[in-house]
Amino acid sequence: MIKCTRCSQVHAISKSGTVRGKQRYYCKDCNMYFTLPEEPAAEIRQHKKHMTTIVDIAKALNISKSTVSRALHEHSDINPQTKAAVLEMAQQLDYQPNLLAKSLVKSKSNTIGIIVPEFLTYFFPTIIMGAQQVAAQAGYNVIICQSQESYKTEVANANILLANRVDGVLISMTRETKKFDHIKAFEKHGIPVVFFNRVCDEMNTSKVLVNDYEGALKAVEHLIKNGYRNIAHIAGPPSLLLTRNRLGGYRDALKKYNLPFKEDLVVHCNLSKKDAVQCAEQLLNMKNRPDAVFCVNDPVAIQLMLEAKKRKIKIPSELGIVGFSNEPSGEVIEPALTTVQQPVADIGRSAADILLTAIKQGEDYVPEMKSLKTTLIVRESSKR
Amino acid sequence: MIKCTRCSQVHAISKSGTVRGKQRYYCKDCNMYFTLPEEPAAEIRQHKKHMTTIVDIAKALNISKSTVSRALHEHSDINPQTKAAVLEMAQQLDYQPNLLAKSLVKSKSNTIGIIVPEFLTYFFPTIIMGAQQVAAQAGYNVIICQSQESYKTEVANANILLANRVDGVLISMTRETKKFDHIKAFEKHGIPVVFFNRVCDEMNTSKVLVNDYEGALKAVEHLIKNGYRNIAHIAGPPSLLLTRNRLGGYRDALKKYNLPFKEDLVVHCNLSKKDAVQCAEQLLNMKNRPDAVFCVNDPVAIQLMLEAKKRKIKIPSELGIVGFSNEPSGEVIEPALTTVQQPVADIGRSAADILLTAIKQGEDYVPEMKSLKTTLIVRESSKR
DNA sequence: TCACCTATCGGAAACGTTTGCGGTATCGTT
DNA sequence: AACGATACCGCAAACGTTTCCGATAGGTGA
Repeated sequence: MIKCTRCSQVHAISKSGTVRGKQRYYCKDCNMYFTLPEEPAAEIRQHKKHMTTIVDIAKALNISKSTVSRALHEHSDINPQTKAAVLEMAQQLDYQPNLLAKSLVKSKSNTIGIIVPEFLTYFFPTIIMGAQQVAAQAGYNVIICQSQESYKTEVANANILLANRVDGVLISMTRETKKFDHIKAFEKHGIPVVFFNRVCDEMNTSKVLVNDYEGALKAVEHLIKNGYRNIAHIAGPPSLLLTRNRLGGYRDALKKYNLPFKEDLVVHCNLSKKDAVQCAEQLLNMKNRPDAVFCVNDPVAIQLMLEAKKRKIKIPSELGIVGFSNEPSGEVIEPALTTVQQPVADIGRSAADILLTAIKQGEDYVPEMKSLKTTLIVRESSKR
Repeated sequence: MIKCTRCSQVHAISKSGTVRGKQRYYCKDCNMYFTLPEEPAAEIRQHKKHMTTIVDIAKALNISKSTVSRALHEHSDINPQTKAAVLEMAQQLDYQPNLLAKSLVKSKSNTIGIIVPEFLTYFFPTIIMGAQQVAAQAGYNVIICQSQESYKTEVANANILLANRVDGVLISMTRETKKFDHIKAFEKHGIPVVFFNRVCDEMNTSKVLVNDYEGALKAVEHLIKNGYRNIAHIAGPPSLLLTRNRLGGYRDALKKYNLPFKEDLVVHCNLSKKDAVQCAEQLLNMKNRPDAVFCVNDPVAIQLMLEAKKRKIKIPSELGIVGFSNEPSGEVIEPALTTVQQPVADIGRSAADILLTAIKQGEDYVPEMKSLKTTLIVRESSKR
């Protein structure tokens, strides 16, 4: 009954167990095991999916796929006529190159990864937009990951990017990352990394940030020049470099004008809305209430402003406020918020620029550090 | 002098032109052409880059790569011991699977594409965040494209996604797209598409949007109940469905309360800041100035508010304003902006959810249409 | 006519996986 | 003994490219 698939005879066949649910047979003559192939069946639905490949083009033109590949690129070894024919056929068959296959052989994915702590404010989306623009222009895709301010997911993100064989990485760290093995893993495989905004001191990679120190200095100087003398500072989490730099600017501005630096006028905020309110309360409840506050960023400044309004504290006469980063809300609140503008989209663009040249230059790239300028935007909240 | 690379003799060799800059030779005996292989040289720098593959693991353990592959997944045909050994070796060699190769053979990239018109407001970033979250949870990457409100780049974006073999697409159209061949291309290859926010009527795909009609109805009804009678509407670009739906809600609210619908109280805005100001001016300059305006979104409402403030028009007593979408700025402006809240992150999450099930179900997926609820948030700008 | 050239093409390996199926060893059952 | 079952493994093809290099045809100068 059962025919050997090789010698097509019937005598010397015996059963030989089952494999994966199917009966298996053994042909003594051929000394071969085999199972019966199933019915082809159900080849109905499948036409839809097929995307044309270079071998489709090659077959249609009766040439080899190498030739098609050459025609599709700028290669010398190609007859202009066949090239034209290939190009036309490609058009006709609606050919879309499979970038996955290409990436595999060139071991270059034309993709960069971005890891950001969050996505809620306008800050990181804007940076991503900037980075995405220059990446797209250079033919690169962007994979975005949110670490959600968690070290663990940041590590997971890094592994995902590694698995996707990104050509480079842009990263702004979590406020809780203190180990960097997951970043060093990129280096080990020659994948360039550029930090932005929240950078890592102890790694020798490129970094893009704004001149936080100078911005803070200008901001506090502005408050002093407007007659404020008891100036507080709502700072960020101590782990971040930008916190330290802005705090440094605050401190040095005071020193420059011979004002005392008072420990209790500096409160640290973890940047959440809730904590911002708490910090605002703490300052406004002091006996010797500050007459001005320099805030680590605009959202914090706005919470402070709302809290002050609640207590009928007049802004700017009784309380001057300066924020940092020029978020849209600050322009619209009353009084309008004085703030330090940072070129947010530029951060993304610069970081991506640097990353792309790093990718291009490969081994002989030397890391650089870029510090972008800040501008003080004076509005109503600090003028008296 | 020159030895044949096959027969290693010298007599029957003759030159035979040059190929790609290198001298070519011909061996009569072997009837073979050949060029001299170059020095191996410069194999110095390369250790860095190599990432361990399954064959590295296989060699280290002296087994075949198929076995390694099976060990790395949940496959039955594997000895628990060898599986453990493989897993440990993988750990030890710091193995990261190459998702590109995997995608190639499975013809599934585990990537979804998102096309959005822009990235500037908080709206689209928030949607993307929502979508990215559910995608990440399901092990999908996200590629983001900005069409910049341009039909041409939208088409280009679509081709990029196609070339990257995304498994599905989330899209919110440009305001100027009227042809849909680039979208249909996805369908043709069995790649599911889900529209959100700015959807396309004439395609039978899944769609996620908010109940614009109902939101608008509630908003205008609210204005009427607060005694406003001459209510204008700054609408969006006519090409968008949401514009028509919100306009419909506006119109039907008037009808419900027997108020006349006046053509000249509806102005269309292309959603740019500049045009918003212009629309605001147009309405505020009318002889029979409206006593309230329902705006197609918050940014437009805010521009209107600023323009009204410039003219010392009292809000809400002389002019009631309601916006749409509850952007952060509206909460902070004075008077605070009454607005229709839409669950922005939910739009992204829902769209991604639907897309993922569409991907999973394949052929037998039937498109669905999801309409998310809106909520009227009453603040100061519309109460009198 | 012969030696060598140029222009153009095809074959095949390689990239790193997954997977169908045949092969082998061992063990249990008549 | 002999047949059949089970467990596990390896081989090789396939995914869609790129690219090295050998092959061929036809030219050109001596």
